[in-house]
Amino acid sequence: MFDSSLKVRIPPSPTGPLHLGTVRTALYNFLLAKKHGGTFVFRLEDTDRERSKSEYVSDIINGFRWLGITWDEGPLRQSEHKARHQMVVKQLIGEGLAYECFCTTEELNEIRQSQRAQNLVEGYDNRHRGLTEEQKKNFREQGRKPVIRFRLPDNKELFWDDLIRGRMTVNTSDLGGDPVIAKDNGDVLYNFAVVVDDNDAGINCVIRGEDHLHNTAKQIALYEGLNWKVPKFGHVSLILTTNREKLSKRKHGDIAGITKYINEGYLPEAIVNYLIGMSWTYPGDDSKEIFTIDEVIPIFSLDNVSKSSAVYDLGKLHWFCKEHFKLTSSEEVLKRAEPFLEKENISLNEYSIEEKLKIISLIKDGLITLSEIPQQVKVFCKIPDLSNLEIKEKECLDDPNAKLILEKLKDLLNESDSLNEEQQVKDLLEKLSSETGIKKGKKLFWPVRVAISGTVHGPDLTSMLSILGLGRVKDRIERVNNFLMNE
RNA sequence: GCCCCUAUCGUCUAGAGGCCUAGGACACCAGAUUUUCAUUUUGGCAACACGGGUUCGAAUCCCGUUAGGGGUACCA
Repeated sequence: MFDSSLKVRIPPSPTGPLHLGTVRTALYNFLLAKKHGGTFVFRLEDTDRERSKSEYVSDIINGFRWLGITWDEGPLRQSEHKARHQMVVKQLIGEGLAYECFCTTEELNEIRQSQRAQNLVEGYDNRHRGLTEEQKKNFREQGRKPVIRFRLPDNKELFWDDLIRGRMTVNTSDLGGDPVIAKDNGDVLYNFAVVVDDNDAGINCVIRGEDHLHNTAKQIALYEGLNWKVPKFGHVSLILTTNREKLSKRKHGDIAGITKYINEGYLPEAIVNYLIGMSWTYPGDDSKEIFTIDEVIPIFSLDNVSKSSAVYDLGKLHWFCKEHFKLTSSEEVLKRAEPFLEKENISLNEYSIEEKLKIISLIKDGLITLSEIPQQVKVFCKIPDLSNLEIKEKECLDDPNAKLILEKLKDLLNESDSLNEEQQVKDLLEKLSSETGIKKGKKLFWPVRVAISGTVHGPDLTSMLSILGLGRVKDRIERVNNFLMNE
């Protein structure tokens, strides 16, 4: 179906931050291009001068970069093709395929209202299609400035074989009248600009969201009018929220944009995995769920992209996050955690690199985001604040046995000369159990845990103590004993 | 209103007429492991929207209904 002449594109408009839906569409385009050795073009759809902002441009570029989505051409800017757009508009007018329309907003509204009242398709009634020079002159004298409309063929079935949904048909009469291609100030509009730009860039395959289904019909009419080769089209379903609406920044806030995920330290691999797998299924009987983008490239196909919309499930994304943390080496996690540790003012620099990696491997497997790491490794470099414990932890230390356990532990520590080996820690805890007469279990270990870390939750106690080492453990136990004595 | 798209567990999906007493994953529930949380592990709950056809046979094909979504701009 495709070969290396395949040329696809992603054209986000910088009127908002990078959206998850755009990312998924970009991913499918990227995958398709890579699979067939084709070309992936990145273009900024910045024709709307008022809404386009440079901060969004960098947000989009940074987002793609973070996700590992790269392009072969671009970024192209639609706004830079202005002269070309004007040329094509002129050509269309010259050929009688486009014309000036002088309708005011009020007139347009009236048309729509009456159409609606008659249960007709709402839109423009093409009333200025055949304006005489005289009429145009009159409108101009009234101070009206015309928009340019594209003359749609009357009552024509437009069709295409959608790469994802099969044969599609839309009648031109359901398109809401001749579409405006240039505003009264001369700026061209999306449906027109996109056709010119895609054509000029040699785009031969357009994969985009299903919210473009009607635009595709209009664009095909334009391609045909201009006598240009119509690209192949494929329409991906939309991403919905739990209440089954199109996921949008406006309504659903941060979760729709990529920034939140960057800032919170999500692994881009997990986001990519989730988004690809959201409406594409790994072929074969193994029903593989966890994969990398590189693994997907050779086997990607639009054939197993789902036609129905999918609900965005943060819980499932989190599962992907955990799985990808398991796949990521401790070295890599440590490297990526650096900025997050710095931000929380947590430093593990008192530890050797081996010890640091051991710390990471201890906490790595349950992780969802990098931003959870500071909290989890805090125990290794910060002495717990005993005067500010949670209720459960406080009760734990107030237990009469706690005093006994911690006193005994202090004695045993004084007799030890090292805790660096896990076996030494095990022996120590064994002794603590036999000498206090308290069985190994919560009763015995929770007070120790709270004394060391200030919380009953955390990494494996044996590993934790061996990494902390004799000096730190001794110091902390002593502090607790003093604290309990003064209470 | 009109046009278009979609329809399998709560969610993401497998399923292209008999392999389906419908498979997997997330979530949830219960058990085991672990000194805690997490991890790991065993098991459980749970779906073909409805109604008509076609067929020996339908989750799968056709029609209708219903439901959900999208579009309907001098936004993209």
